[in-house]
Amino acid sequence: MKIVTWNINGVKARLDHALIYLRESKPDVIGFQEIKSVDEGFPAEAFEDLGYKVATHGQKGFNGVAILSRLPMEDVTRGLPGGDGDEQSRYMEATVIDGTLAVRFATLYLPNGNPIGTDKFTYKLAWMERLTAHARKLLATEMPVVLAGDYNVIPEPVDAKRPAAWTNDALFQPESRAMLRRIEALGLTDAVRACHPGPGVYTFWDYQAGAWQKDDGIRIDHILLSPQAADHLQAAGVDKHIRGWEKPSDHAPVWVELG
DNA sequence: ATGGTGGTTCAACCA
Repeated sequence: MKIVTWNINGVKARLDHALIYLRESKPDVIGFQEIKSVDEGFPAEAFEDLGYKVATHGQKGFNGVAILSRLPMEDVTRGLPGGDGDEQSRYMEATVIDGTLAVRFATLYLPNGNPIGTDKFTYKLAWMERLTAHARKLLATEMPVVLAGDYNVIPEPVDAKRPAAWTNDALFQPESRAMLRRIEALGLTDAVRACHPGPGVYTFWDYQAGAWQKDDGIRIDHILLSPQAADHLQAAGVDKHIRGWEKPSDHAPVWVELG
């Protein structure tokens, strides 16, 4: 089972890229973040024509996530539990089934949190607290769980070309990093890190200041696997070349193969 | 220290 996560930064602006990518990469399941569309505006038919079932959790203008699957997809749930009054569409789950392998798949768009010292950073940490609690519940089911998305957290200095440049950024704050470590310590495996222990693996390059041309990237899109999912880990990586296309998303797709 | 770019929606917000 090939699973992809991709922050496409606007599904309407990126529809051509998304369709080309799906044709070339042929994932069984893909989770999008930042679709920046309401459910009714999501171009589901274009994806259905490629054989995908489509489930969305949209929002006007900002945020928004979606799951596409060419495998049977069941039990779709929308929203991260514990968010009374949280209007932001950043999380959804579905069970995808490939023969005897049934995976609980989540696509998530963790709050950016900038600037630090504001309610945005507080919201980020609170959201991570909710994710921790929910991940604990998912792990207790002992089924294969895949938590994939834009975490907006740089885990370690090795995950940035210029770590010092991110010192005052919400993506690299000690609190953000500690919270991510706490989530992983529940028993989750960072699939890309497990397959690529060395430096230079990035998933995001800013549009500004020629970041892409300088390979001035950061690794903030992650696929975390429960022990039962990690048992099936075959390979993982970043489809970096998509970031080099014309008018790209600032994020590249990240994939994992479970066998 | 600032501004550099891009998407969505419509002057401003988010990243």
